[in-house]
Amino acid sequence: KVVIISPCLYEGYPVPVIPQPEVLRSGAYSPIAVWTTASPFHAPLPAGLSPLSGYPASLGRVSPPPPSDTSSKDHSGSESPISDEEERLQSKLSDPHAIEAEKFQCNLCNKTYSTFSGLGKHKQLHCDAQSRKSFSCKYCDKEYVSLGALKMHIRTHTLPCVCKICGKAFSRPWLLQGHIRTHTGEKPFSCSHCSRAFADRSNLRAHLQTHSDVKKYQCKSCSKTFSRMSLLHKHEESGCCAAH
DNA sequence: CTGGGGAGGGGGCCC
DNA sequence: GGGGCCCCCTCCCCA
Repeated sequence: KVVIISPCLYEGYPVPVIPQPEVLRSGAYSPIAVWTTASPFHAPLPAGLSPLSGYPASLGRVSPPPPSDTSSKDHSGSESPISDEEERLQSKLSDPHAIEAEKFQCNLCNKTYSTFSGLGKHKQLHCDAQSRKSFSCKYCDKEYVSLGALKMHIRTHTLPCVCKICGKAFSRPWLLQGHIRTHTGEKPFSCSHCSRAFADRSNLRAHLQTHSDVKKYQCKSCSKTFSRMSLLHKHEESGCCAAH
């Protein structure tokens, strides 16, 4: 029996711990200064909240570098056969018609978008940020060009979505929803090949790989293939590639 | 050591 | 501009 509990029923949801509107009023402050302790506009943290201590190590961690000189997201460039999903991704990236349909191009990185707003958001979040970062997180050293992007990032520190069952906190409502399924046992994502079901779509996707004859991730040294990149990494770290 | 499930995070896109 | 959703990814744990 599955009981679906809306996260909105939780008292502590969501309670964003972000500066008050007057602190964020545009034009009245230096964006960087807002997030520095030296700022006269600095919003004091709630009692008991100490962002610089007591956080899990994962919160402040810097994303680890890619395991190799190839980007972690650019693992499709192998000679291995391409799955349906991968093919869809490939076509998305390389279909000349798709590119042709995207008329708005970033003048900084040449990435193209089908809508002007899409290009605008890209520039706001990324390319402009490379040259004109303004909003610094006071909890870590990350910088963002827009207040919206910074606010989204701050949630990973403040963790405003709290599970009332166990008290665990999350940065976004949908993460809390997924967590609540671990309490309710709800598993809405079913495998079409077997009877298994999963609470998380990503885990179903990983499971589907186990049904596939074609493993997406191949060891460059021994050509052995794996269903997950993490398994390939473990394989490489265990010594297969030690010779090179 | 390997394979797979569970849980969770970050960023992008769409509405 | 913000929320919801999606995709990709990582880490941990266990058989």
